Amino acid sequence: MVAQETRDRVLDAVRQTGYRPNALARSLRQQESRNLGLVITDLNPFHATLAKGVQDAAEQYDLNVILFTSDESERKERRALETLRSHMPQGLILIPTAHTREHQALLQGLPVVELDRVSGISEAHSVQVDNVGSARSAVQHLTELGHRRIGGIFGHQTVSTATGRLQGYKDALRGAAIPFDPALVQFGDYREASGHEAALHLLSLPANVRPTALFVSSHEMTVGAVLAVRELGVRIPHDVSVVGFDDSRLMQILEPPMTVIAQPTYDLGQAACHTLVSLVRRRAEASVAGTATEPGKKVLLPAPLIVRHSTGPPCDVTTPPSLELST
Amino acid sequence: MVAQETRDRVLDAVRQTGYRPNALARSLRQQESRNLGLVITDLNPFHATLAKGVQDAAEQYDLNVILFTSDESERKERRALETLRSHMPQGLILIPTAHTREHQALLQGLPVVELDRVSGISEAHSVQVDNVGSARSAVQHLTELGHRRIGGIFGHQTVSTATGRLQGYKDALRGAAIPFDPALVQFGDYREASGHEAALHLLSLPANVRPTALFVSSHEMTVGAVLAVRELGVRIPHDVSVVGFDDSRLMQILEPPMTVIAQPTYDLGQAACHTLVSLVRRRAEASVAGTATEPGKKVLLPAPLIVRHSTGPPCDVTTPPSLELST
DNA sequence: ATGAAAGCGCTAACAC
DNA sequence: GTGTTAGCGCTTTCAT
Repeated sequence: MVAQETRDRVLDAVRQTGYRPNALARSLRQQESRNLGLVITDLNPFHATLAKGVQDAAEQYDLNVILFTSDESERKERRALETLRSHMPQGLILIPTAHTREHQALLQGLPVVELDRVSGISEAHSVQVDNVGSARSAVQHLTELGHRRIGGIFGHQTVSTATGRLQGYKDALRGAAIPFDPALVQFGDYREASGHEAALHLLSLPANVRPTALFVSSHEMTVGAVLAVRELGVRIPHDVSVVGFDDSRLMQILEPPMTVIAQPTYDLGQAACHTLVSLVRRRAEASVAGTATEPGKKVLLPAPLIVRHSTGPPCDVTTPPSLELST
Repeated sequence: MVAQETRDRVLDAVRQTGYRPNALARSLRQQESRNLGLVITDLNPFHATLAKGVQDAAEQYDLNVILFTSDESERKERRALETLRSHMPQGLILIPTAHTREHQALLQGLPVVELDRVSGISEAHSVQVDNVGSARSAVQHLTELGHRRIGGIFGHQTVSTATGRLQGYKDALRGAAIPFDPALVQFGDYREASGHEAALHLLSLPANVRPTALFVSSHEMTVGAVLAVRELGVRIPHDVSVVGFDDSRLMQILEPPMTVIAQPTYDLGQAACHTLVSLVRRRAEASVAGTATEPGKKVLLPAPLIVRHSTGPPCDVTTPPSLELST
């Protein structure tokens, strides 16, 4: 609602002086920025894909992403949250760590969506993969092939993804009437070396208790496990079947191509952003209408099983692995 | 310089009110934030590693990184630069695109370090890999094995890394007195599909001109090329030697393990950050001393050749590949 | 050693 | 329609 002439005069001045609006001053005045905070635990291919999902979605809402990495460290997470707060973001997307609950105060009043994992703060909104269900379907795939001694390699049980995947493993065993055997379960730190070590241990058990199949619940541990299998001269899937976690070019190219649980990583990031935005919006409305805060919304994305050639019937039940499903 | 009593009184108040300094207001007042802008062209494992290097270094200087992705798009790059400017960063680390030169005005007066590539703005500071030298050593490795028909798969020559690597390829040929043959050179977009296609083309040439070795100048194109080789039923290194680009778990695990040029990706990111900070500091001093602006500083990091098992003597020269170097 | 005031660049509210 | 003003939270300067 400005006269054409004034409009042109202003636009001219803008061009001549090279005027650029200052986002900081704007945010300060409005008490709210066009930023959104994203705190991830590391910057590896998985997290990069998550971040890309978040960024691409954020762009649609004209939001900038301020990225921090906590490296699972309490100090770094605290610093990240403090810094973020002081930048007045609209909200926060956070991969929680073991320390997040101590930092709850830093999140007070800020819309937060927990991504990939869950901190245990019950009101928190979250977007994650169906860890229980996906692990269950992985292990069920193995029981259906006839495996009864199935080794499981999981993350430390301080992280919700790790407890969920262990739960799914147990569920599947129960479903197949196979007793849970703690000797077949190993815990690592989601990194390659620990998967390597765990697989080495499991495959070195005496022949009568040695697992005929392995479910490895993280991408990097899967790589480690496959390398361990190779070192031992054991053949996949003839001597041992392996279901890995997280799909990638590497999993597809391995010899043999791996059967995996494929996380919808990019979608996870996008969903987190969409969830956050709708949360922010509902909040804005609620503050007008004066509605009470609703409980945390939990989004669960399925992670399908992709059957390739690293799984087959156990070799003591014989039937050579001739009729496998192809990709 | 405050009385102890006042100090305590203030600190108490801080605790009770839950006071948090506002970075925005501070930046506005000081006309400078503790932020640094990082604009990358994509968010894949390579760029994630770059970003991690930048972040880790930035942390030492107590700087936050604001990350943007340009996706090589002129619109997105412009938006990223505009947004960044309005956040008053101390400086900018930028992977330039074909459009960066058009956006030079947006960079006016801001310390900028170009990362990985170079835009051609001569005064710009830059941190990159020694593309010419590394490609030269890759191809020289092949000529020394006895190859004379060496296929080259490069990126489009609009990007400095691509021109540099082609240059190195030519240099190495000249050094071995092998004439440059345009028919042996293919150009892709650094992505897997284009590497696949290029390799398919080169390996389908008539036997008398078909290359006995391939130098593939990007990581993803290398994957594509290896897949193409497999599809054709050609054996590496017996029928064709391949030197790939960028090391990774995938390159190490491929059958056979790949000979590659290993970019010091993380270091590249770190170096960019260090360069930027020293640039900012020298600038601050110069503004006091009134010194003239110095020319752009170019940092060149070496990318060593790692010889594994994907390269050997050409098979028409015979001598079976028995005496290879191991990792 | 402490308090007071001005102003960074912006927007919301109000008067003209 | 257009011009003016106050104030977001901080730092710097100046006065006490």
